[in-house]
Amino acid sequence: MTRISLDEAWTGTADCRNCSIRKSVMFAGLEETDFEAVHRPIDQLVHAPGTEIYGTEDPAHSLLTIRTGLVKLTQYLPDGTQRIVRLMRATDVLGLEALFQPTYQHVATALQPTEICRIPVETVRHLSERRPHLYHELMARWYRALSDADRWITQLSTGAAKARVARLLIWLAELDGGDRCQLFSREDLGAVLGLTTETASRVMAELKRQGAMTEPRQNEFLLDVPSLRRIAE
Amino acid sequence: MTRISLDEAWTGTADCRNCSIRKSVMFAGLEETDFEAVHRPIDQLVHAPGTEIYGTEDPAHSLLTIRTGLVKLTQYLPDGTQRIVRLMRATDVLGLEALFQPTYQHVATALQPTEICRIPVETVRHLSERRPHLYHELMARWYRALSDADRWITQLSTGAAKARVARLLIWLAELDGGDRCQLFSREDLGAVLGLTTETASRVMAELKRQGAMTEPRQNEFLLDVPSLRRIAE
DNA sequence: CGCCCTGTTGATACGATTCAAATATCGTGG
DNA sequence: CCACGATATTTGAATCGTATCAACAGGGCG
Repeated sequence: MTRISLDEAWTGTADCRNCSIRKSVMFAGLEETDFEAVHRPIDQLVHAPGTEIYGTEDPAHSLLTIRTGLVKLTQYLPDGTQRIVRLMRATDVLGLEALFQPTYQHVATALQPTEICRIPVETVRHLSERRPHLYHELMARWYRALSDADRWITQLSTGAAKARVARLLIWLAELDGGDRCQLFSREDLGAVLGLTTETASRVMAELKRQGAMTEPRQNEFLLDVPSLRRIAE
Repeated sequence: MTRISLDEAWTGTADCRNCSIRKSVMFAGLEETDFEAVHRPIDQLVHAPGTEIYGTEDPAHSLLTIRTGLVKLTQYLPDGTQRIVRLMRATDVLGLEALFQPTYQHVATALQPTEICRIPVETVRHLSERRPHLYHELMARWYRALSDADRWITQLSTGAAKARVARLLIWLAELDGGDRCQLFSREDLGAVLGLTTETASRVMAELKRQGAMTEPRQNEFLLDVPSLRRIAE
């Protein structure tokens, strides 16, 4: 906490009208005049990797749209083991549960430098009265989250460790639209797949040895997708 | 296919105005006059245990509300292993994805005798134009489904087999509001928890031996919740 | 330069899967 | 109502995979 940049930095009030990713975010389809109904400001924030964006005790006053970056959602078991239940990226919406309950359900932590817009729940409610279409946008987010959760269960929580890692790599590469992806710590890798850090590490080493992927640069993985698909079963 | 009851039986057209569970289902909050906007009939169906309600190839024309019974949603991996990703019961809505895509995402199968109402997507769309509040109801269903999915990941797909079984038993008992629950086949038990049939069977036997639960009647389990909580970690 | 954190690797123990066989249960037809 | 066959469940023994505990290597940061 001594040096330069804050862990969480406020970077201004969003100008939604001119948002660069507006077409893909929740407010797509709103008219110019609708923004007049937004009275409380929509803040823009930047979170450094490792920073907590919100925790399970925090009052859920806002929905958060990710502009850039990568965020993990973590849930804890009574005994302290943690499990990452979702990874979220640009245009995803964090904290949808704010529409239904007073606190968040996960711990949200930035894994990469992450820019977000913070939208007060009341603003969303207010806007959606004027524009029922916004409900459709919101539901689309729920839908996406649920599809991801299902995939998480079938693909990332089922079968042998090696197969799970392979499926995760393929998934991440898909999202980046190709055959390369970045990764996070081995600990997080384990927490995503329900494995120990050591097993995650061993499997990664083994996949490299098999030639199913290479790491041309530090934390930049080039996948041999067909091989990985075979391993993924 | 020789004797009495059909596997899937049409039991009439629903009279939503006088629905016995109307307060808890999706159409809560609609006015008498709203039902005039319902032109296509809302069918009522009964499914026998083991019957498929819909499959992944079926055109997703309808949302389905469960009136009574128990339904499993299954997803398959390329190699044929199946994983049950959700269990759904009275007042839950099946096939919400029909609002967004042309086919269903799961195979839905009745585990107990199950009564459902089949509501055409277009009816839902039509009604929600008149009553934006219906969107809120729908979102509440998405929310519930997503919370369940998260719990599925952290509690039923993480940790030792014994702990998972214990957590599932506690969950089922919670839903029935007490310390007793019914179960399904050992195979399905395994598919819920990501275990083999044999392991599921062994764990159940072991839990009985430990006295963490008893089976006073065939497929009726009486839980020692504190013991199970200890085992669940 | 040395410390701390992350990742890697090794040895061992434990737990789950696998394959196989025996037993119990259910539905069906005699 | 009972007997039969099909299906589900239980149990056993051997194998395989993952967790655990421990030690060590490398990189980044003070």
